[in-house]
Amino acid sequence: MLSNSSKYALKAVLFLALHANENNKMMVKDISERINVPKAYIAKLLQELSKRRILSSTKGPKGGFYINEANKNQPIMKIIDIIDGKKRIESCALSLEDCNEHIPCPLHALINPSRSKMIALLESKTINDLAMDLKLNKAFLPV
Amino acid sequence: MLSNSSKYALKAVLFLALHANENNKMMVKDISERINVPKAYIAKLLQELSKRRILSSTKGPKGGFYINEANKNQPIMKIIDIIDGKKRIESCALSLEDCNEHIPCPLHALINPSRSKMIALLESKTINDLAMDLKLNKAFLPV
DNA sequence: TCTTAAATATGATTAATATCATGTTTTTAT
DNA sequence: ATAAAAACATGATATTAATCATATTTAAGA
Ligand code: FES
Ligand code: FES
Repeated sequence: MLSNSSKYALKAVLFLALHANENNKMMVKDISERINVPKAYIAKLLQELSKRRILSSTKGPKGGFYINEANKNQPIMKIIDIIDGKKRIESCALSLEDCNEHIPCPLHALINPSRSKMIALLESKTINDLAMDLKLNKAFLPV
Repeated sequence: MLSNSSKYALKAVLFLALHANENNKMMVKDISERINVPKAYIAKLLQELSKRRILSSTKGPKGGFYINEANKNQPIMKIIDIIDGKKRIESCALSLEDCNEHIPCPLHALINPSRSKMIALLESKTINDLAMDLKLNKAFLPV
């Protein structure tokens, strides 16, 4: 469903939501070690996410990545969209040009209701929502 | 969600369910043209599906692919499993080793109910079920 | 039995993702 | 001012998935 890049991005963002903030920035090296994603790989993703305002960063000594309140209130879907594009999730399961009730492919009736529900949740739940689940031990990040 | 190969396989199987049978076999060339998938590519997939008894085939002149009643009563999921492996659909969205309620990743609560529903449908609906939808113009195959 | 038409088996190539590497810019602290 | 520490920008390499090619086997029909 999600690319590796999206999974890594999500892990990094949620990790930062829990463990970093404006006065406690984290360097790529530490993030990489804690979420177990190759340094150079996650670095590239973090830069993209920073540019797109999913998270914040500052350069130079004492610099690093963090996530502020504004960042936290963004929907999970936005991260997926930036990295994979919404199409990856929303497009027709059999690659019909466009997916709708009017000219549905044979899988549409089977998957669309579930998929719509899933998309609605990814669009309504925010980074903060999921970070809370982690904090309350209702969910756990992959090592 | 599905690989290109799975999509092509599904298209081919459903196409055969509608347009071929034991006395009216279809050659790779015609299938390829009608479902708009490269000949050499769909040939390889058809061979695999034939070996795994999703469809039937005979060699030589007057030979070709077709699909009989036994073939038709198999669940859609079996095709996906043969081509992609169930893991592609069932595994954790964030790549946790195993996906369950006990140690869920942060996305589990958002996606698992929908995904379970979808999987149940893919496992209960048969090739014949979807072929019927096509026959009744309730669904349409991508060109 | 011989020729021909089909699937089958196997492998090669190409394209897309994932991963890695490195020089440039910015900021802090001396 | 200068040196060092960090992100940033850009591009290179490696791995996997998608696509293509071809020699072999089987069955029909002359
Ligand atoms: S038309 Fe194929 S999934 Fe909607
Ligand atoms: S644990 Fe991640 S989707 Fe179930």
